Amino acid sequence: MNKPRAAAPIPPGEAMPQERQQWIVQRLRSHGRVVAAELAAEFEVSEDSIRRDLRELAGQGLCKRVYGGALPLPVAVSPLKQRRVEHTARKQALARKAATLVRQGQVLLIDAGSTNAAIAAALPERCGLTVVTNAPDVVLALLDREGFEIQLIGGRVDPRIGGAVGAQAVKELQRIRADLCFPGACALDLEGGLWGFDSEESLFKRAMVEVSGETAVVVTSDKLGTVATHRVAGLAEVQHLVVEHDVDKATRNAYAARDVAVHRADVAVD
Amino acid sequence: MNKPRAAAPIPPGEAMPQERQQWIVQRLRSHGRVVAAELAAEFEVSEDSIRRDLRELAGQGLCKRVYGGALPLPVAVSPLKQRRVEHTARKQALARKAATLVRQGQVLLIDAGSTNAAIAAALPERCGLTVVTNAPDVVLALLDREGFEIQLIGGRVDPRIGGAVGAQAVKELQRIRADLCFPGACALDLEGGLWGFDSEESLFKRAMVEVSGETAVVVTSDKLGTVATHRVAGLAEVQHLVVEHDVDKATRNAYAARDVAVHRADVAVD
DNA sequence: CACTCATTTGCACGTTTATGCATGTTTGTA
DNA sequence: TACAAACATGCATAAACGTGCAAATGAGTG
Repeated sequence: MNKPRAAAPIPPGEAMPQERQQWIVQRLRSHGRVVAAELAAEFEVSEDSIRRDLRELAGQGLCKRVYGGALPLPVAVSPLKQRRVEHTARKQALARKAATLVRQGQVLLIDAGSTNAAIAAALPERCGLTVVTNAPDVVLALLDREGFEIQLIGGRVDPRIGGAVGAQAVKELQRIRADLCFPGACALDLEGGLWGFDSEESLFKRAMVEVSGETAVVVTSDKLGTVATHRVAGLAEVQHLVVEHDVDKATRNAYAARDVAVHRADVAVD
Repeated sequence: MNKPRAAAPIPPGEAMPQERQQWIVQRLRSHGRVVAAELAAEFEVSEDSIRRDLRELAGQGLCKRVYGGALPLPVAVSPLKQRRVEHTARKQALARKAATLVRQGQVLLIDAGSTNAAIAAALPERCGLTVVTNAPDVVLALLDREGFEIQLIGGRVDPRIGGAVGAQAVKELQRIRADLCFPGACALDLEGGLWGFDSEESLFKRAMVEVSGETAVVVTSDKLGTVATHRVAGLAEVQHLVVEHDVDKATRNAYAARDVAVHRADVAVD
């Protein structure tokens, strides 16, 4: 699989140590992770030097070292909306993996929800992406960044959901054709597929799936194997499943056996 | 590998120290880095001289010295993010005064902009208010609170404005009837009335005024008495004007003489 | 012209930094 | 539990660095 290669050009053959560290930080932002061996090859230095760089960057609080490379630290959030961000690190790890499903120039459909806001924040900049969403927090995650076409779906906003749902929102949605959609998952199981808690909400998610070429379900582990009240879509309509690192292989294989491409996120760092 | 040699001409063999430093700065901008050894070869001086130059430039804050050469120091932050945290205390004082214009059970129309987000945050809870807005940050300011009916206006989001504008947004807006609207003001003067910077933005504000029973203009002092490029509405269509505490009485009376109710905010406390 | 003063430059010296390799240890996975 | 990959650490080397000093240059002055 090719790297999207966002804004960052190719690192030059000869790079000064500090310059190299800048490149690493940039790559952390655009790719969500770095692998020591890859960096060593690209900069044409030994892995020892790369490790030294990562150690220094981690000391400055610019990344978190992990076995094999490094990950970006969870970005600081404003204290006002801190309540809404639980499990930030885990969701960012999920989001980074989900962002790798995206291709240049695609039209994305992103649902409301904190996990989906994290996905929006993890999307590569300047790739000609169009993001259609009913969620204000998804828009805000994109506003500070560059190179996105943003289309907002209007309608009555349900405060429990944090986005527009209802008849008007569905009607607006049906004028859209998207390449890939991320319907927020309330629950997911092998037999029933994707579920939602609320009637209006589920109808909106259902519409999302219908107007999208592909559907990617991104779930935290606590939602796997559970059911809810309103059915959204069967597994046959789901092409991608992004799960956390701690999901066991048996579960992953079970979904893979139903023709769902399972993507496993990296370990989360706090 | 050949040097791209972008805009900068070839450094001549004989160059005065200051001249040399200018070239170095130019090269920093175009190449993003300079290597001491390369510079020494091109200017045909010793690396010691180049190092002296770099030391001086770094002292003037024109570059950052690194082992092997120098790098340009990072500049600029996102203008929108910056705008959002400017003059918070003053805007809160304005917003509190603006919130006193609201009556129970009204339908409010709130534009995008940091001042308007502050107004939303200052609205009284549980008064049966309906808030219609095209701005995600206004919605977020209301989501954590209770007793609001929120209606989101969709459409293409302009990142500079931070809200939906354009034909679709205007069309959605025209299905609404509001009691009071708060169009974000880019400029306000006695003759021309209310102005906006952008064409699409101004058309949307214009539509806001047309579907609202009353219009309230809330402005920070720096926008008073100035004009912009696109006209939104004349003073005859503006019923309320909320200004900061430091606006002089003559100005307030001038607006009052044109049948605009002028409301003066309390002093801001930082 | 002789002299001074300021500036710039290159060189020699000792110091700091970056790097790769060898060592033994830790970590993730089967 | 076993094993390989990734890791930390110490060490040697080479490059880059800072500092002090002397030579060269040029402008101003008696």
